[in-house]
Order: sequence, then C-alpha cells, then structure tokens
Amino acid sequence: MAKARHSRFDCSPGCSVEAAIGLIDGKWKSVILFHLMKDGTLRFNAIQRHLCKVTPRMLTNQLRELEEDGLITRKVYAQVPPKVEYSLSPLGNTMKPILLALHAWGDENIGLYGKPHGHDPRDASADPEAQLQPA
Amino acid sequence: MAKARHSRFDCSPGCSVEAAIGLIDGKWKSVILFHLMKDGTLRFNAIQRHLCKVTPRMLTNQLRELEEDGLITRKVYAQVPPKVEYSLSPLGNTMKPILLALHAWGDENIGLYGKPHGHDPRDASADPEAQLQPA
DNA sequence: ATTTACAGTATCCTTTTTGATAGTATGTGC
DNA sequence: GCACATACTATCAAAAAGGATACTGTAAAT
Repeated sequence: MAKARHSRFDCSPGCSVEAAIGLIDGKWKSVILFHLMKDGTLRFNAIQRHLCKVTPRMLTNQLRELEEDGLITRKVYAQVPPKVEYSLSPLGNTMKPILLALHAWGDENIGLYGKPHGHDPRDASADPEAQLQPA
Repeated sequence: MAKARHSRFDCSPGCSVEAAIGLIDGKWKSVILFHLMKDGTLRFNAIQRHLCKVTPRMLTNQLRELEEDGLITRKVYAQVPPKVEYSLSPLGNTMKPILLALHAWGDENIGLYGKPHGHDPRDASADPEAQLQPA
C-alpha cells in the first residue's frame, strides 16, 4: 500500500483486522477487487468504466498499490495501442470471503438512498442469500 | 461517517461493497468494532487501551461516526467520574461476518513483520481455523 | 483546599488523499 | 501525414484525515 495509513503491527489484538482493511481501504480498492473477482480479468479501460467516476490518475494509483501489496496481477501485452490486463493474484483470491461479506452486507443493509436502514429488531447475522446477482 | 469518503450510491455494481467499507474505513473503526464484538461492552478508556496509539480526539471522532452510522450504541451513566459504555448495535452485529473475515484473513496472511506473505502456490480460500484466540 | 478519575473538548498544524486538467507514446489504418 | 486507440504520466491545487498538546467539568476521596 505504499503509504500505509494503517500501519501493520502496532499493538496486538485487532491488528490482523487492521492489517486486512489496510490493504483494501483506498477509495476504490475494494470495488476494484470485487469486480476482478466477478469478471476474472479486466483491462484498464474496463475497470474505469465500472467505476464511473474514477480519474485515470486515481485508477492507476489504486491498481499500483494493489499490485505492490500482491493482491492483483498486471499483464502487459506488447502491442499498440497498449493492452494491459488485471486480475486477482492467488493472494488476492484469498480475499474473496471478505469481498463477499462486504457485498452481502451492503446488499442487505444499504437502501438505494444511501443510509444503512438497520435498527430493525431482527438482530445479528445477515441472511446468507444475495451473492452476486445485483452487482 | 459524516464526511463520507466513500459516497454511497454512485454507480451500480460494486456499490454495495463500497457502501460497506465506507462505514468501516476510518483508521480505527474496524478494530473498534472488532473489540466490541469480542468483549461485548467497553468503556472509553478500555477501548483506548486496546488501541494503544489512539488519541482521545481520534477515538471520540471514530466512535461518534460509528454511532451516527448506527453501528454502535453509546450508554452514558449519570455519574462522576463519568462512565460511558459502548457496544455493538443490532446493525453493528450484522457486521460480524465482515469482521470475522477480516480477522481471519489478517491472521492467515500477515506475518509479524508487516508484509502480506502470500505468493505461495496454495491458492485461494484461507483455512477456516483461527477465529478469535490470538486477538 | 487539593487531588483524582473519567470522558471527553478545543486548537493548531502536518500529512495523506483525492480531484481536475492536460499531455505522452506508438503502431495501425486511412 | 494525420487521426485514433489505449494506458497511462505530470502538475497543481483542494480537501480530508490524522496527530500533538493542552484544557474542561465534577463528585468523591484525602
């Protein structure tokens, strides 16, 4: 992650948690990973189209950090115009449970107008439905 | 989250993912939630001790945002010296799967010296062991 | 009267992150 | 020779996040 907003190895307890989010807390990282998980392989432009508001600068930036952290793989084809494909690395694949959990939670708890609509008495544990369709 | 670095409802696909991390991407939020998940209820000072390097300003800040987002509950006792207890709200409880996934991943993939030590051929899906002990 | 505990507040300042905008490189097709 | 497509890079500026330090209020204990 280069700049490491979440420094690894501070104290003990929640550190593994901190380390994990530290790798995916860029503004676009988790979403990029999610799309790569769904689609397998995507070109730069394809990712950009998925994240409708990202500038090339930011996209490059996030992709580079993900690559540095070993979560994605970058494959450059020696062509012109350029062709670069991104995909999850083996390590990136190990994040699937996290990405799925995030996606499921968001699906369950975020209304279309932005605010989590929880507060209803049906307590913990989200329904294990909703896996990939609406994405 | 008040300031919303991750604006909810931009485009479509990974938005639920974005919405979800948007709620836990403060520097300390996920760790706070994790500790509350483990311990059930914690006082301000107790949380501060868990996150050895947090300043009271930041802690207050993160707790307030978590409260605004409905993830935690703040209970003030009318005493002196003050006593304030924090705990996960019902909505906060629905995040357990995410917190567990983050924790499991971190446990599995982060060495004690900071870098994810992946890149080994044993592909996807982390071992479903390691649940709460080392935390 | 003074100190102590607890849960914050208030200010000021630095670092990080993000955005906007424009420009680069190059083989191919026209 | 010129425009086109793709994947960026460079610069500048603004905004957001985080950190350091010091201070507040109050009942009970000393």
